[in-house]
Amino acid sequence: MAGGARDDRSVADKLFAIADAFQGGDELTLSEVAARAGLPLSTAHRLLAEWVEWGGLARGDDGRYRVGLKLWRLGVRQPTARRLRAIARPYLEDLLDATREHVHLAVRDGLGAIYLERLSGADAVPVISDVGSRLPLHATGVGLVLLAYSTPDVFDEVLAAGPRKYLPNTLTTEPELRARLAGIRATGLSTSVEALTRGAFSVAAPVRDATGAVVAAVSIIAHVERLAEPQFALGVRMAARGISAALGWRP
Amino acid sequence: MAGGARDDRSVADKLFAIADAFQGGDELTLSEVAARAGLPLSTAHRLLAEWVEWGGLARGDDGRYRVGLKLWRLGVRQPTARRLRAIARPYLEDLLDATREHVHLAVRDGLGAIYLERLSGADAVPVISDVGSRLPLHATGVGLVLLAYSTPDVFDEVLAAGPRKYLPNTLTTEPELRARLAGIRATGLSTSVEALTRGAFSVAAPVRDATGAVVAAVSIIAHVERLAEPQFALGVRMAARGISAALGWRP
DNA sequence: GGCCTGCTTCCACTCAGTGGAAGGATTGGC
DNA sequence: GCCAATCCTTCCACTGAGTGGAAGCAGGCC
Repeated sequence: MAGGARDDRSVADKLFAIADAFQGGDELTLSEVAARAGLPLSTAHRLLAEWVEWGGLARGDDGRYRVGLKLWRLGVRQPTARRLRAIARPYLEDLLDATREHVHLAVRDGLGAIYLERLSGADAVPVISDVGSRLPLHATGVGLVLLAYSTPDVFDEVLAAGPRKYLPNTLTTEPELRARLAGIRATGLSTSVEALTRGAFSVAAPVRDATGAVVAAVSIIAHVERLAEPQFALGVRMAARGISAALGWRP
Repeated sequence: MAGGARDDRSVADKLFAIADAFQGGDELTLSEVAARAGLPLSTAHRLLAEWVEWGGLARGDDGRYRVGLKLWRLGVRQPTARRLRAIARPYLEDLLDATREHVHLAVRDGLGAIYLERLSGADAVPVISDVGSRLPLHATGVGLVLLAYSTPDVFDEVLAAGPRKYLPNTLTTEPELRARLAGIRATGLSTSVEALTRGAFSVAAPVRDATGAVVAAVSIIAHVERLAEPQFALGVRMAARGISAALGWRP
């Protein structure tokens, strides 16, 4: 239209698009933020100034922007993350001591698994899961557990979204996913080998709340050479049970 | 003006005022958010819907709003908090083991101390500091340490802001603050008795980065009856030194 | 059933927000 | 040291996004 191509997003959507640019945790220049948010430079500049003035973002001496302490302070007030992390911490530390690999706690958020906690041994296999990251349900151990205990419409949405095959072992078809989820429900445990990370396997188990609903999942991710070691399955199961008990679950 | 009293804040400011309403971590009704943000109901309703659509806030079945996982995920990407917390954790846990009281890590943010971490013993004295909370510099152990090593203009701003005397022992005048800060710089340690919390004393020490700049402070807060016990000062000093060394500081 | 409280939706009104362009600042190469 | 390239800052003519009071709806309580 006259005067230029006017973005039809609301001011709020533009502000949130800017925030989304920082989801990866990077420090970004003005141009990088504008590009990631799909905004003209001057619009990005003005809206970034608003974020900085509030404290949600900070701008360094080098001109680059980063997430500010205000967002950190708000984030730590998130009730689900706060409560689950606090309750789970001792169990996850025990599991770390027992395995010296990666230990995770995750919750479902739509079609993704959000990693609330990751504790890692010094020599753990390199993984892409990180605290705060969001990975697809179908391609992660915790995700498959969360999916196994969610409603059928979530399962349908995962299928409708066209699950991506990251590695040859990534499950993507309805029959193989159904079979796997049924197996998880039968055994209370998920074991995946090289579903998302080469050289790694994972074992995951559900965490229940006082009502018995599955509200999170615990997993370890370890070097695939250690697949036969029995303490992983036992440890994950025990940790998940402990956290569930602490949440009020009574089997 | 015609049509009603129109708020002169920008859309961004109104959105951030809504976010500020959740700083305490509460779950709030629409009316509560509107009141805290100083917004008409219909404006608050619309803008809250934008926050919820993005995922920064969530609305429960009971209609109440809370901080959403999106903000938690962004918050954990905050580089300063993330790095300091990760590096400090083992030292703070050692300090907790040694003292069984409250252990804190805080950074300065303007005229406030932001608590990045708090680990607490089961019988620790009740305190108001909490992870994510922001308390005045002059009235906290960590705050006095952070103030002692900041620039003169910060000190002037604290005085100009009219520091509040929470308890009889809270330092508020320039002479007493100057003397205390000089003592901290001389000894590298801050000891406060009942400055903000009845029945409690605190010991705090500075954390330095590779350049020697003070970037955080560690403290314990304990029952005032234990004031004479020597392990508090030693432990805080050692923990702060350890964290500083891990940050690259070389004395 | 009526009243009270809180929430949702509507819409006439208005100025906040827009983004291209110009100019400034910084950096790197020659 | 100069010039070019790149990025950032600021301006402003233009326009439709955002506003909030009021009416209606929903739920709870007496």
